[in-house]
Amino acid sequence: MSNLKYSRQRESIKKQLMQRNDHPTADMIYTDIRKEYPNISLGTVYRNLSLLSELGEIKRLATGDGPDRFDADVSPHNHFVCRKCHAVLDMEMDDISEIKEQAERNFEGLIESYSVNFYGICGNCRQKS
Amino acid sequence: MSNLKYSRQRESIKKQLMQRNDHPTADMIYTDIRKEYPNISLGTVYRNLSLLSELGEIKRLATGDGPDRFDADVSPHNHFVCRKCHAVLDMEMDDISEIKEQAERNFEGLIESYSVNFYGICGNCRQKS
DNA sequence: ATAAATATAGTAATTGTTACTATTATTAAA
DNA sequence: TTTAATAATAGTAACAATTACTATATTTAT
Repeated sequence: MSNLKYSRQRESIKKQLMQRNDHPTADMIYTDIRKEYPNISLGTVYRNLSLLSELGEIKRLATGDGPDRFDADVSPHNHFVCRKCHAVLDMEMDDISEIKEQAERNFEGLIESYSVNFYGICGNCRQKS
Repeated sequence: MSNLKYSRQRESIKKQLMQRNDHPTADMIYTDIRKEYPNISLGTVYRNLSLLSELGEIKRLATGDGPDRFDADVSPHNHFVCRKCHAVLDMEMDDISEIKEQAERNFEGLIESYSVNFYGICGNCRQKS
């Protein structure tokens, strides 16, 4: 029994997140979604983003560079954060999940997940300089 | 020419950080350092932690679980974050720096650094439950 | 339709952090 | 060893990201 009720705001938040690949912040989503729902509250955006990520329908990304980002792609992949334009990009690379097994070898705790972030200057910013 | 002047507060912050291995937050350092410098300001702690990490003398850790942590061990290693007690632990594992080369292969930007965090339940919390 | 429960908008509060400012400490040079 | 220049400090205010509160509105099972 999931005491969860439908809301068009939540649906719209998830839909928008699925349509973009720039890993937006809560505020970016808020700004954009106001075109469809001019009265939506920023709190509603935050609440639903938290809810959706607890449900596993989206991923929350802590980049260490500004506010949290969100990603509708929940398949395992890694990110790059540009310290110049603060863009968050998907990294194209092979599976590295063996680092988890590596880590588990000498560890008495339970590893549930891991995150890998790369930092530097993105291709765009690199050209401009 | 480094327009940088000595300060006993900064020295004490670094010294304390070197003595502990719990990757404290700015506030944890502030609380503890007030025993030696009762008038030190939280802003001074934040300012010096930022300065020291810009100088590369310490590392700032963004765990995605509460406030930033700091680490006097600047050698390459990875961390575990317990979602129960919020402890941040050093992971004992072999060098995984080849994930950086992996990432560079299909990437036109410049990768300067990366961070790997593992999440779950630490050994202590695991026992208790 | 009704009732129970969840979600919302709007706002206030909280947390982590940075900015400001007048005073103090450090440092290099006279 | 004073002086003068500059950086650092304490204390406080401001800020940004996020969460909590509350009265109203929506959803949903009956």
